[in-house]
Amino acid sequence: MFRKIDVKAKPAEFEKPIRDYWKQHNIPQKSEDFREGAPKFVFYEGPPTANGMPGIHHAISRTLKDVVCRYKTMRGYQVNRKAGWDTHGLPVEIEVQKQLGISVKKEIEEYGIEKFNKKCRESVFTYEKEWREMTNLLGYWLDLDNPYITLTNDYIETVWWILNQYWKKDMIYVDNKIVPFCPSCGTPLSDHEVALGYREVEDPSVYIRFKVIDEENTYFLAWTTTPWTLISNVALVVHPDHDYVKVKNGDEYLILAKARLDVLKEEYEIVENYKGKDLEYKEYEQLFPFIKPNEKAFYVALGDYVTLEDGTGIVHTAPAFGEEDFAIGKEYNLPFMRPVNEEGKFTDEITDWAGEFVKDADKSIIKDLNMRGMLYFRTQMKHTYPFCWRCDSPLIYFARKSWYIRTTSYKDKMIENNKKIAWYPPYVGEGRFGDWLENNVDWAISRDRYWGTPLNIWLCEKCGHQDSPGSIKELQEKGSLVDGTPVPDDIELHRPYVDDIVFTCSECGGIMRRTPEVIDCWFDSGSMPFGQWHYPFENEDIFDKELFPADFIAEGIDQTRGWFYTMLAIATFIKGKSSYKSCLVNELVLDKHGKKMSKSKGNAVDVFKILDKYGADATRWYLLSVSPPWIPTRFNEEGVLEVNNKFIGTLKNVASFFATYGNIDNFEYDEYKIAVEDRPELDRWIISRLNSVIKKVSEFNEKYDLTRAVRLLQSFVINDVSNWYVRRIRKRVWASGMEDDKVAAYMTLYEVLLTVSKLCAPYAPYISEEIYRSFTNKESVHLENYPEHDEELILPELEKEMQYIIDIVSLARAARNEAKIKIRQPLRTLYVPEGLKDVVERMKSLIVEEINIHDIEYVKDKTRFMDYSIKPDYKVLGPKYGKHMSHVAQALQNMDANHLIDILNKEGVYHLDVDTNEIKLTKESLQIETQNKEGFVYSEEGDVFVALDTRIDDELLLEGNARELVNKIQFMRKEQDFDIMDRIEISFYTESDEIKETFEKFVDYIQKETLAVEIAEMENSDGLKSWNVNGKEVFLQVKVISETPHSKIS
RNA sequence: GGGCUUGUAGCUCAGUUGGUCAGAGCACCGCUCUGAUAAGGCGGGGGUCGGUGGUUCGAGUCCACCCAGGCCCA
Repeated sequence: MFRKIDVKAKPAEFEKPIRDYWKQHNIPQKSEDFREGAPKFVFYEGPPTANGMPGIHHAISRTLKDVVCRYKTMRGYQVNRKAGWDTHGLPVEIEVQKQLGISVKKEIEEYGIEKFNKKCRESVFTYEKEWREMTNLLGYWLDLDNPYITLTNDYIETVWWILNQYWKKDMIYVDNKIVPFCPSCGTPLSDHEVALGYREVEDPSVYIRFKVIDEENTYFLAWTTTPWTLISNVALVVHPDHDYVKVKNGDEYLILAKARLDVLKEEYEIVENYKGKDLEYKEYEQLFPFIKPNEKAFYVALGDYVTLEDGTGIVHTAPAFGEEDFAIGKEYNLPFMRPVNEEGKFTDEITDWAGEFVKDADKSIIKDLNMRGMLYFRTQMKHTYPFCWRCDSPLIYFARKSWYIRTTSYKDKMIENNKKIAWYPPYVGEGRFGDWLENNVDWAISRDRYWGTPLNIWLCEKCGHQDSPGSIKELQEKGSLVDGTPVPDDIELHRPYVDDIVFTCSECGGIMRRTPEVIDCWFDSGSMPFGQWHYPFENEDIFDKELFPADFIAEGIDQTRGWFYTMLAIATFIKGKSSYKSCLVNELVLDKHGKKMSKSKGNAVDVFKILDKYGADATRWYLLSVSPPWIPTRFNEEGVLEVNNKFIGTLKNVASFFATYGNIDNFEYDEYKIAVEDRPELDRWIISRLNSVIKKVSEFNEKYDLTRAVRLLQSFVINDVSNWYVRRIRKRVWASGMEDDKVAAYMTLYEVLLTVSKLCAPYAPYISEEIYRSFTNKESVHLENYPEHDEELILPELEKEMQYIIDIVSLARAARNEAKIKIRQPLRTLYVPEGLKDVVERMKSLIVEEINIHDIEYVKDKTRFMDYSIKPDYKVLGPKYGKHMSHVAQALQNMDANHLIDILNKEGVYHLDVDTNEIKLTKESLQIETQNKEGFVYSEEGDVFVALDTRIDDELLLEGNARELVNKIQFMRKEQDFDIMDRIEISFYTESDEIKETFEKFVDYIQKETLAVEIAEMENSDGLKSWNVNGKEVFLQVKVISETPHSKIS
């Protein structure tokens, strides 16, 4: 017995019992265990943060990961799937701050770091339930019960070990870093936060004179929108290759870019031309002499970043307040002046504005410059400027101390390793990621925050000596708690606990304390290959053999500079190679208008709703098939519905069809044996198609081209299996008894469906499992091997021939349609080409049934039905005759096509004169097409054509009536919800002699088709239902007379 | 502003190395089949292949520029 597949169940109801079964029988674990000892396929899960809700965009990469892991498992590898959680970082802190209603760092410290971090720890898993649920519903098998978690001591210990490796090799240093800073919150913002707060505002746009030294009455004209930074000016920057000029403007001389002369207010006269590089090191007078620098300053430097879009082509530079400025400052060794405190106020050195918020000082600084005659011109200008998303104050860019890793020192090695990674699609690795690596800068790894892996570097208060523990043991050996007690084994490796540990300086005996920063959480996730196994403290022996590197990872493209980079950077340093061999990249999921989904826009798709409404199989299949994952997917809910109706629904129904009839006949696959070559051609055809599909799907899978794989499978199931094979075997299945013909159909369909269940298992794990388990007594399709194709069963010739049959049927239906004769009306003869006689004779029954005709005849000369028309084959003639082609086409159009074809058939070649060229025409150089001759219903495609005899004689008419009656009776059976096997009694009444005659002549046929045991003519229409049968009125009634569930009428 | 990427029917997508009425599915309209099907079949309407220029006998396809969406970076 085959378990019936419930085709009516809602997707969510359909999938739940399967999920329960997996859980009960521990199938996910078994799918790892049953490959014990097999070669490993190493997969790494990129850790999500569980403090936000999972969305549909998470579903895409989870689907990809799951599909590949399932596929590789079925291919014979052991695939371990350890889950992971990213738990540190600013987003967590921000969530907690929101909860607590505080926004400033000072408030966190007042609240208490211990309490604050405790809150963070709790909030990290706020949405873990939802993540588990989504993962579970989606069918993503992941070991969520043994995940790696970046906040555990083991994990942190590994991160410390890695950082310590860098430190020991002198790869870590301290420098300034320009960060976007909110002076009101007193905190730097992450790039992500900055992006939240861009707004268009008006700012002053000022043109300033800088007095050139040693040149009378001459000034550089520079431009800025942040006047307050002028106080810290140390240099002017020009583009080395742009043209600059000195002009006489009124009674003074100004230097600026030639392309920006239109900013000048008055008439001017060019007195000298320069290239930017000619100006290098030219000195000017300090604008605000508050601070005396100890390095050489106040001269012109060169920078490629200077543009001629706005300003004067001369950029004022203050290294503490801009990233480009900072870089130039380093390059030229310019003094570093930062007379601004962490509240964004000028320090005491700046006597005139001490204590004033820098942005507020803009006005009076401009005024001061104006009074001193240094202001050339001021105006207001609209531009986008970042604001704090929390408190709405304008951000300032600002130098702060930061710890760096010298990644640039092994940049070449990273580039080399990247070339060995197989990227899908390749352009991400070559282009986007490759370019990014080329422009690698040292990694700023410290964050002035609270909730994160504490930076494991201790500094001596007295002599500045550094030390770094690389393990808990080392921490215990080197340090002790402030009160002198030893560091406990279970010390929590977070702030504030580690802050309480002090070392004694080995150099001067002073007290060493931990530097207060925490580590960038990207360093955490990038350490994941090591951290998840607590390497090297555990698993060291098997690490390089079994756990590293990953064969495969898959995440969103936004990880290019994130996880993809940190995974490469850390592993290259620690192991000398990348931590992943291949990487499948997915783009984001957009709404159906191609816009980014966001909560605030309200266009975000609720993944739970989708899973509930359509099920995981349809959702996964949709995401895979709609477009290749690496181009942005426009999520269209109707598309998911379509997958459900068409693909999933069809597959379920085919399986249900098989189970229904297989059970009626008590079919058991193992009880029969008919070799494929002994089965009817239709069966051999579908098996050939199946093997062709296995071959192609495997090829696609190996290339991670999952989109093509599912599209091919979908088309196979819908077109080949359902619309052709099953449709054509129904008569065989309805037959009584268990003749070989029927058994072969059952065997074939069984084999096809079982194989399809395995082929689809990685993509649609639920329906595949259901079919597999309905068909076998085995435990799970996910413990199977992926099907391998059998080259001997692929019969290209048969596939081509079947295509002829399919084309004939399609054309004949079109012909019927054109003749306006419906299919229920039988016709006498269909004409097909002589050349196909062999094929058609072999598969005649397929056509006869489908088209409802009595006979097929073969004709040699199709010109009986059609005319030829000809066109040049451009691909052949084009290269030869080039620009004469349009004239060739014209000449051909004017010829008698039938005549030309005649000559070509006889002589093989025809000479044509065009533009004094002699054109040699052969059949190969022409595209020959055909058109209907009047009076025939005729259609053609490729080598195939059909013609239909549309005459209906009396016998055909009655036969048509009979089919019509059967149709009505079947409809009534269905309407009254009779069982398929119910036998019935038919009552009819009609005044039409033609219908009466039909009943008489076709009584057997009608009885057989409708399982009627009796047909009775009534004296009137009382209680009967009226029907129109080919224009005649008939009254009908059907009743069940007995129920015979498991046998058919004979 | 820079890099990458996408733009083909109302919607979602195919369109191989340039080769001639530009395709599929959905949706819409007409007809039709059906005791597995929420399906299927036949036909119809619907496209200046984002725009402009160029190369070529010939461009959705190659080149340049521009416009729009997306991602990343400034």
